[in-house]
Amino acid sequence: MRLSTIPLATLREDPADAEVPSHRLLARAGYIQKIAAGIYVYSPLMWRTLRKVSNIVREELEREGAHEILMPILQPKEIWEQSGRWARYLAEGLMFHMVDKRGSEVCLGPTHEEVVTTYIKRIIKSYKQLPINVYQIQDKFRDEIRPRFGLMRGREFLMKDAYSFDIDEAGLDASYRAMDRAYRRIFERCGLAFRAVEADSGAIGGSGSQEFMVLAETGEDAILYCEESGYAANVEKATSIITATPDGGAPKELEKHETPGIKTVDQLVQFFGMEAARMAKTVIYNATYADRVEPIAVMMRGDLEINEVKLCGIVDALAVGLADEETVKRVTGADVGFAGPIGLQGNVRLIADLTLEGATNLLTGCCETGYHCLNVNPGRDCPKPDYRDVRLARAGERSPDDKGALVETRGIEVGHIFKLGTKYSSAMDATFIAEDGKPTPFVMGCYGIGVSRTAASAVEQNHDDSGIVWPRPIAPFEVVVAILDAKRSEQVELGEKLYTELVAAGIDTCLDDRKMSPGAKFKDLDLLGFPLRVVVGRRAGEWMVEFSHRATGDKADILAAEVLDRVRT
RNA sequence: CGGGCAGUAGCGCAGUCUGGCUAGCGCACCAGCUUUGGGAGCUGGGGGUCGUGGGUUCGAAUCCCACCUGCCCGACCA
Repeated sequence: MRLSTIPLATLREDPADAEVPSHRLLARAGYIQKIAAGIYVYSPLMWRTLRKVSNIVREELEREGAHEILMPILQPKEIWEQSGRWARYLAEGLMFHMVDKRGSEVCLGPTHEEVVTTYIKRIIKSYKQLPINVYQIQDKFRDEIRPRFGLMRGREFLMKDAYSFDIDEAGLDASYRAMDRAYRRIFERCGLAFRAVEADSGAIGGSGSQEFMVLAETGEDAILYCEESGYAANVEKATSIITATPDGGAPKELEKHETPGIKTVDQLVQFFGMEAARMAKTVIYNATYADRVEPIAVMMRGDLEINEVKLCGIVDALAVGLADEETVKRVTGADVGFAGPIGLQGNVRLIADLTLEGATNLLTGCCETGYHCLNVNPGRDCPKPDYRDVRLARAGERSPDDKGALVETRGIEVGHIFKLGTKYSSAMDATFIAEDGKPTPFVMGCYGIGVSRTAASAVEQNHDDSGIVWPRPIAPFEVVVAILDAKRSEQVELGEKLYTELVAAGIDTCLDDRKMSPGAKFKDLDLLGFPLRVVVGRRAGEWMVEFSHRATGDKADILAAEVLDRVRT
């Protein structure tokens, strides 16, 4: 490819709306152009990189026996009603949807469980045809609440999604492990530093899941890991071992104390001179279900934090969030800041963290403005709460296997693998005839990779002050041959010759034959980030060129005849 | 959806507070001459519904109202 022939406009200044390096650099180097919020054109160079990522994905999935298909973007409401997700996705405002000429409702696919389940169930009738794993690489559409960071969170983005169908859980385990292997090879081949972590399965549902995180400062997810044991999890999911809750002693008589204006744990520590670990804060949440919103009271040790993702899973809600002031007043009968397990109105569900199980003589709110209670003993003074793990794990705490301390880092989620089980196959009546002759729902798994996000995260992880430094396997071109002065025939001739030879040798090469000043060309090529650069300049007459590596900046004048060898090593 | 901010040339911005003449600057673009190894110089040139609609006024980029779009901070996900 000749750079002079492609639409390419690099910007000298950073785009005003770009915050993270990948967005800033991809936009400035002309790889992407924004058409609307979260919607981008991929330039020829960007598309080459996306195709390279896609091809690595294809090779590694096919190696594990998956087969590529292409499913429709436009999907009918009916199949989403079968799975029960139409209302949910609409309610969450996640889905682009519209009404066609006939009045039928359709959506732009945010994911493809419904389509693939429909597809497979009509074809696969017998256990003898299983297992099956199909995948596609295609644009997905999600009406994100806040698109941001360029390709990191778009409303239309390129994604690989794979779906496995198995006879039973053991089969699913094998399919899941195959995808785990494939994913590790994929991200390794892309040249990325990543970590696989335990994850919450969220909106997709299912039993187990793992996320693949590219490590980057700007990552939107926090992850905790243990160097000693290899434990790694998204903070949403992470558990830890912490110091035991201090013993409260034998239950004492309940006391009510006037605490005017005292609302926070810190203030209570001051006021009562009692350590925060012996307090239980009670937080009122609203849990949203398909048909209702229900308040929930959650008790947590005063020095610890509530993990809302865990809470959402425990109460099996679509979403949970802090209750508004009005709800708090209604549920507790008191101002915000005085909620407690005692005196909750109506039948509010009470959940307490495991760290509070067996704790005695706690300090809590007592649902009365201006008062707190001492020596609260759950089960005696209030209904016995449902003890569950709702605690947010934190760096510095012990890994759940007790082999070391947890360390926090940030990551970009580029892949996610799920064991779905029979959630969709049961709901959509997708069955096969098992060996015993009975109709049996498929045991499914689903496996996603954000292809465009992977490319962006590669930039996030590989750049310097001058621009992008593409990992070689996914660079738009491995080598650029740059003609410095297009007016000098010996430079043009040598550049053309080298370009032709490299291409003929199967090296992924482009020719920078653009007419621009040498300084501008150097800056531009640094910004574009091709791994290897061959400059045909003033020594072209002696068949000498400059060979350099973008990543290290190492440069050497070499004979033109040596270029091919250098590129191959 | 809540809170904050912003829309002026392809990009980055000034001008708006305090209304006034032909709406400016840098980059990019076009032409010519010079230059030619780290974003080159000079000269000339093209490009604008000042987000949209309404209002106030002799006069609106500037003041008022509504709407649209985008950005940033919070609940989602590949």
